[in-house]
Amino acid sequence: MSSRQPLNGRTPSVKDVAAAAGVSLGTVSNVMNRPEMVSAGTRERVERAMLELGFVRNESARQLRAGTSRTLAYVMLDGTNPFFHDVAQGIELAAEDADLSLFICNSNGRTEREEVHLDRLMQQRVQGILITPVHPDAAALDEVARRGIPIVVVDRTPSSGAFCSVAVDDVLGGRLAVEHLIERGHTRVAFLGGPESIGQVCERLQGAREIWAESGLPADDLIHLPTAALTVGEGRAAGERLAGLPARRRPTAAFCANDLLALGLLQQTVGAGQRVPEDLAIVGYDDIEFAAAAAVPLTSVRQPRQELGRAAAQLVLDEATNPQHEHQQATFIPELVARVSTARQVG
Amino acid sequence: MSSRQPLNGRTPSVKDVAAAAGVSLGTVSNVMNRPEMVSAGTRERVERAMLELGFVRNESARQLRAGTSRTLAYVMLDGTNPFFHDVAQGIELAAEDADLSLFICNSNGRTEREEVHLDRLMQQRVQGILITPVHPDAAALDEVARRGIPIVVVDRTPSSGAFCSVAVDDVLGGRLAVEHLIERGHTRVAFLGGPESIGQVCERLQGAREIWAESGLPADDLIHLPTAALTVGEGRAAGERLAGLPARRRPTAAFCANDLLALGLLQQTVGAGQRVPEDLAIVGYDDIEFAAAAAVPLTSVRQPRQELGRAAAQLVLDEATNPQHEHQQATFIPELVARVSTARQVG
DNA sequence: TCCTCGCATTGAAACGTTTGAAAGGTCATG
DNA sequence: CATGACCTTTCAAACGTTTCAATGCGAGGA
Repeated sequence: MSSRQPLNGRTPSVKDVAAAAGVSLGTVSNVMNRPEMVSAGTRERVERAMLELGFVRNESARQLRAGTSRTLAYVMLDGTNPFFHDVAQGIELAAEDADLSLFICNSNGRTEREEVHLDRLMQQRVQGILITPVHPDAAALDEVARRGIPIVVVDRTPSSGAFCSVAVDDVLGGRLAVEHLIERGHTRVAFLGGPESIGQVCERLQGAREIWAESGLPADDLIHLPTAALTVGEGRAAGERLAGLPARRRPTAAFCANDLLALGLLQQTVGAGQRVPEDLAIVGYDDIEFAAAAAVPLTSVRQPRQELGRAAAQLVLDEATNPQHEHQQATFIPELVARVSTARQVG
Repeated sequence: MSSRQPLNGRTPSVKDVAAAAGVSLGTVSNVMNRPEMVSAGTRERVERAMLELGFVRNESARQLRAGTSRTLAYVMLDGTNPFFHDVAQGIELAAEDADLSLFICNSNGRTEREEVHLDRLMQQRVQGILITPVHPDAAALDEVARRGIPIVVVDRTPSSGAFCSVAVDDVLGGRLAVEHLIERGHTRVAFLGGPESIGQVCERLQGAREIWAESGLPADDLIHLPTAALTVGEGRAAGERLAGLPARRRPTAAFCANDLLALGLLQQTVGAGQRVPEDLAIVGYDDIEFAAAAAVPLTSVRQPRQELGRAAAQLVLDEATNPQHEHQQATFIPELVARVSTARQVG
């Protein structure tokens, strides 16, 4: 299909293409970067030469000279949580529109990996960094910003205004979830979530408490069951503690700080022979794909995950290209998706 | 903490560090790359200068000159399937050991995105590419190999031996699943899976048929229910078809080509008021985290996902560094994990 | 004192691109 | 015929590193 010359092992460069097409090296570059200033005939000749030699532009050289990279990066917090992949998907779409590559890294909740990744990304001179950090106020983030690299914090709200962030209103999310349960007639509700070092957990709990108080229900009847992490296993463990409560203190509904907890709780509850929602109604948070697909489809608070990613990407691009960019904290509105796990009791 | 000079906006280069430390530019490079040939005093002086200026090595320049990059890439097939993230995790660990960065891309099952990604990665001159391709025999893969870039196909087996691959023995997996069901006394079993263009699906079915025949059961009693994709939704749909079969033809167990299908089937079955495993036993494939966490914990065929990723990374590194590398097709052994969804009936 | 050896440092040439100034060439105009 | 305007193409200087041959230097041996 192509008569490729070996060039004694080297991969072909613009110089080789130029020689093959009988033009200067600058013209080859023009064909790639400013084709409108090259005559049709020359352009075609050069393009054919590229094809025949199997030329692939050396991005390092391009970037070194041009001073600008064509990649964005997302440092995600937890690769095992589907939530972050939907966010990544949104970022990817925005990146695709802007004709940029997306470099996905995973810190796995370890500050140390996060720092390694940030360092590498700075070395790569990426156009911008999106990150869901282990700690929203980590010094490493300021370091990146200080170097002038656009950075946007995703799904967390840093206390300083040193960079942009996008997040979802978690207090509102908590209100929506518990309002829904109150409306369904529940008057004893458990909140599952922890550790409290995670801002989201606190805010969702805060929202829950607000609406609870506003509805005139006694504070003691909203029970906080702390968990050590937001995982399926912790959800199961919390379910056991719940089942162990004396009947008069046992809640009729649970609001979980995320869907993984909710799925664990659901599993434990059904496994113990209780029915959902008759014996225990459950609300999750995030509305991951598996929430709808659970054996009892899960009511959950949906966050606009893709939109979150997309907005973050747009902010980072604005910071990269717009000289009068101003940092902003974007907030999205969550939405309750009611399913069987909180279905209204008939009769 | 550091008295950083602005250098009128430029980010500092080795040259600046050299000036600040009062040494030549070559010495600075030596401090970074061959510290043993720099005297302790000089080294310390240079390191202090780096810190003070906030020097960050320009990776493009390094790579251009050195001709070697420090990154591996994984092009994953489907970001919504947790299976691939576990594979990615394994790759990441191996990359970490080799002190390389991992660049994760997602083709989302689209050939066109896959090609864009491969092209970009070749431009970046990554050290090697790991990929779970949309089609294991895509021309784009040969193109990469022809350019001399190490490439390893993950979880698929290409028919040509033009590159390495790692996969799991899917025929064996199919045998294990169905053997388990036969042992549990089932004599009418459904196989859910499709489309047949996916090699895995065919091989798992083949394994199922082999053991079925070897056990002397009539071929007609192993029923193939084709699905259009390996998703939760398709699993639900197949469940409805299953429920619609006349009682005498209805199987007592189902073997699903992956866990997403199995979860969908489980959901549909339980939702329709049937019990698992009493009315229908279910075996999935992949043993993703959500399998164990389902309302009825799912029996599944576990693939050594992390190990798969790790092995693939090692192969690609071998090809990149070992001159007498030979392509090989590594095969891993799957393992059945029995859970409640196929529990033995009491009495 | 002169030579040699070994070590630490320097200098300059690459790596493959982009870019803007300069140089050809063609053509219409004065 | 000379001039200038325009369009296309060439030229050469960057970009920030790494690398390796060359240099300088102090010590040890003759």
